[in-house]
Formats: sequence, C-alpha cells, structure tokens
Amino acid sequence: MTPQLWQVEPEGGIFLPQIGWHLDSRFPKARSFVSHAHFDHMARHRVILCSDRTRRLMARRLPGNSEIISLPFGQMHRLDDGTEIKLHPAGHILGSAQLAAKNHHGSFLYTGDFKLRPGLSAETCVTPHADTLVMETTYGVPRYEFPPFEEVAAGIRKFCYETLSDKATPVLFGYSLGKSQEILSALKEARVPIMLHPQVEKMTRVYEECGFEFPLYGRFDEAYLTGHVVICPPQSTKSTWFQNLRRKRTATITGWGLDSSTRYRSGCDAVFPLSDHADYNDLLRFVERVNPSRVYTVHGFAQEFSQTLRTRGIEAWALGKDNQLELKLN
DNA sequence: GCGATCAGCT
DNA sequence: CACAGCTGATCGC
Repeated sequence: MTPQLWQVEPEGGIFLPQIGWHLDSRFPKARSFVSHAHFDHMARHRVILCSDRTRRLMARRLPGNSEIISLPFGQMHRLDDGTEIKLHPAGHILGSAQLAAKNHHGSFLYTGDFKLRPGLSAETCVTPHADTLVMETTYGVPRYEFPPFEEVAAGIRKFCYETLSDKATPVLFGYSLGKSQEILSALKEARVPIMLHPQVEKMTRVYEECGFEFPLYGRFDEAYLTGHVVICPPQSTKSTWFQNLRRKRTATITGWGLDSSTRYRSGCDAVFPLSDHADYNDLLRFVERVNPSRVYTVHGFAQEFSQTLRTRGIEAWALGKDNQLELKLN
C-alpha cells in the first residue's frame, strides 16, 4: 500500500488536517505557523510557530498572549504527533521562514512568501527537497522578470540625486516592514540625508537589533523633511505632513512596477520594480530544485502557474481560490 | 493626553 | 490584477 501524501486544504489560509496545524491563517486558530510578520499572515492564534526573528517583529507589531514556539533556522523540533519540523530562510523579509516537515506522509515544504535572489536585508533562501510543496506564486506568469537589484537601486539613487539637486524632496513609498529596509540598503552608498517615517523606523530598529546595518537616518520631523530622502508607507499620501510638503517628487517601489499601468495607478512621478517576491523564472527554478512530486500554489497567479507546472509534467493544484468566499463567510 | 480599537480606504 | 496596513476618529483610562 502506498502511503498517503500530505493533505492540504484551503481554509482562511492553509490547513494541514493530518497534523492539525494552519499555515499563515488570517483568522485566529488553535495552532498556526506564521511564516513572517506581515499583517496579512498574522493573527492571535492560541499557539504560534515561527522563527526567532519573526517573533521579535511580531512582538513589536501585534503584541498578544499567544503561546509561541519560536525556532532558529535549521533547528529540528518535534511536534506532539511526532512530526519533525525545521524552519528555513525564505529570503522575503527579515525572519521569513519556510516550514519543512517530515512524517509517515513523506516530506513537506511550505514556502510562505519567498524570494530566491539574495537580498540585502533578508536571510538567503534555501531549497530543500520535499515530496509535497506548497508555494507562493504571486508573480507566476512570464511577464514578471525582475531586473538586477543593482540596476534598480541605481535608478532609485539617480531619482534622489536629481530631485535633491532641483531643491525638491524625494519621497519613496514602500511598506514599513521589508521593502523600506531594502530601499535603505539601496541608498547605502548614496550619502544622502534620510528620514524614516516612524512606522518604518520602528521596524528598522528590529533589523538593527538583529545585526543588520543601514546608512544613517534622522528622526522623522515634519518641519524638517526638506532636503531629505523620505522613506514612508504608501498610505502616507493621505497624511497631513505629506499634503503640506511643497516641492516633492514621489516614487513607488513595488514589483508590480513592471506593469506600465502602475505608474498611472500610483499617481507617483516614478515607479521602481523592486520586489521581495520571487519572479517567474525564480518560481520555476525553485520548483526544479525542490523537485516535488506534488505542488499546491497560493497567491497571485496560482492557477496560471500550476497550469505551467502541469504542462511540464508536474502534478500541481491552485489552492487559494476559495479565499474570497472564506472572507465573505466571516 | 495617551494607547487601544475600529472603520475606511486603497 | 494586488505585494499589506496606514490614517484618522473615537473610546477607555
């Protein structure tokens, strides 16, 4: 008799019925793995499994009284049912983890959000073998092929230099956790004065506590933004300090920047395609390295990418398509 | 006057 | 398309 592979069910995220754990559930559950500290992957579960660094970030963003099992990367841990698990770096943001598990159903890997290319502000992604793979496929169609980081970083620096020399203030939009620190890293040798939005600074401090180094930046002061490169969340366009700021030039930093519509949609003067997700080729490369016998895809172009895998002879299923229904029922 | 919580809005 | 979560209002202290 062939042993049954891992079962994977969509349910407010992902559910593994054979071991009773959720993965990145957005709603509070009895037990859930939290792959990283972005808000749409966290909730106040009774028991949380996460990396040490995600624990630190969570403590700053969503304090609660969950029981937390936090592990350093690579350390083996045995769940109550005997399943052996390990967390591996996913390369998405600080602390982002993949969950590798092994029991009588074979080996299992959940990527969480991941990026194969080494970044300047995240651990480097690894690709362990697994029989059953659940992977994130945000950019799972061929048109998403990101340019080299250095090329994009140089573009951001040029934008800042030109704006400053025109006596205007460059405002760079990126999420407070992850993207902002990657932008900061891109400015490492730019030698420009920088101010971080309070939310961005709060997250950056955790990176520094973990040993990451960034260029100098000043404390955010609405009265003294002029002459600084300002790094802030996209929603800042609604805030009064932004509306009061004269002579500014704005740029949004996002992987969706590869779409020509993004510049118009964002209302910014410039768009730079910097992402903390894998692009299409890296998604394919990842599957090749993990060499799974069955794949479940979640997020973004999940159906398109699972179709791509099937044409290459790999059993693949799109999982995330019931999420909208799930949200409506709640 | 402050943090916590929530609706609103991308 | 959608990567994720900020702003501002109000409530409780």
